[in-house]
Amino acid sequence: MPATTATSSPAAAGAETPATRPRDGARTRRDLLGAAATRFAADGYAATTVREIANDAGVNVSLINRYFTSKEGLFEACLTAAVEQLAQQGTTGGKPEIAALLAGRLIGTDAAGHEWQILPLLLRSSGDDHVDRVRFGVLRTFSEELAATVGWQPGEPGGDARLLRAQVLLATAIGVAVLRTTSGLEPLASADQPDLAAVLQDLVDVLLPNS
Amino acid sequence: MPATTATSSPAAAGAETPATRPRDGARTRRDLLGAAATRFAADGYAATTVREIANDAGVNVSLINRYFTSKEGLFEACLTAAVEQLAQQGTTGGKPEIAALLAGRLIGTDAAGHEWQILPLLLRSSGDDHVDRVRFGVLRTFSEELAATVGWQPGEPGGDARLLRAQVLLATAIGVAVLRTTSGLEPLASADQPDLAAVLQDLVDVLLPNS
DNA sequence: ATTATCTATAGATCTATAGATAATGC
DNA sequence: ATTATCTATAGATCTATAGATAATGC
Repeated sequence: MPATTATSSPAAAGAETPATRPRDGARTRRDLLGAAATRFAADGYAATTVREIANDAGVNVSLINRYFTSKEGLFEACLTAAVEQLAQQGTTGGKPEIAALLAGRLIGTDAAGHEWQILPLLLRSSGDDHVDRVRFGVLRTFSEELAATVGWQPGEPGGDARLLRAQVLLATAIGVAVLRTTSGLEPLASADQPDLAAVLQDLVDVLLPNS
Repeated sequence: MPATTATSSPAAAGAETPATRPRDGARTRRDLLGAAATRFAADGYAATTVREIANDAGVNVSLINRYFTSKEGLFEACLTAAVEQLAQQGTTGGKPEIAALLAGRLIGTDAAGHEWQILPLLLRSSGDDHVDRVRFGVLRTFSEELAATVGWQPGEPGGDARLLRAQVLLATAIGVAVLRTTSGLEPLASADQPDLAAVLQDLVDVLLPNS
């Protein structure tokens, strides 16, 4: 039932057979990445078929293998693309903004209109060892950055307790993101950014205590 | 890679062909339920095959259809069995015990030695409408029971904010449970019951405020 | 000439079922 | 006689690839 709408493509209107899509490799790659991230985040790796992704993107299935080698390659590309986007747009900022920032990413589209699927993606395992190592690395980095905003440092004595709390905060954000998109549980599913930010602010105060 | 060990069966030792399993319908049903709950909780619905479940349980595949009609029927049986177990063993108790209780269930095996897989199961969608409605009902009931421990009542004016917080607490528990089992993120993955309970206690104080 | 797109299909699953086999209970 | 277990297989996917077609760029 999820959006059959293509990420942006010409949409193969109503008439004639669409024949062949305009030749644009870069755009095809982008469209596939966008459609794949949305599907993988919403339905998980195993439940998503490459044919669904290709249809969403308005692209022939075989192009997935051309541009990403395999389904696993496409999943890994989704992860790394999300990480790059994360790095570019300022990872966490400072502690004061974390709650609002996480809340924005839970919405799926943040204040600047960018799509965020990294949180639910981080919960999705592909079953492939290499890909899951990449996923693990992102989780670790992300949680360490959260802890670092309140002065945590690697190897710091007694630092595990602080890192644990940062990881629980990350787990909360991920859990909320997935429940919102896969369960329709109200009022959680429809809560807006300010409502979520208010709750998350209290959690940040408890889970990222100032040293 | 998950446990190839059968939930409890005779284990088809080393010698001869195991021939036929001793005739015991009730036990076969139990073994299948146990193996299925573990697999579904760990890997998700789509990534789990009925053959894996049958192997884990030490049972012939076709018996899944005999006792549960279909893979979806088995998944639904896992959900309802987990709910019954929840109802029997005291759902939430009072607010003071909630943190310790949730922490116990995150461990997988609680103080009494019972296996708990309800939390990760609640995140897993089967894609079937009927089954997902059951799952949704469990999520709603569970979050309402959490909110009720601090006096929330259905329809109460302004009660949505309280229910929202209870649902965020549930999302946290689910997120932690899944991250622990699917990512190996440390120190979260190896944290013991007291460590988790300490963090959850602070969250309960914030997310379930006394009226 | 290069290369993006598409067609057709091989090969590998995976679920569900029809029906055979054999153990239990009356 | 009943019914739990097992064998064999049909039918439906799903991923990946070989190779044809056709648009772009020099």
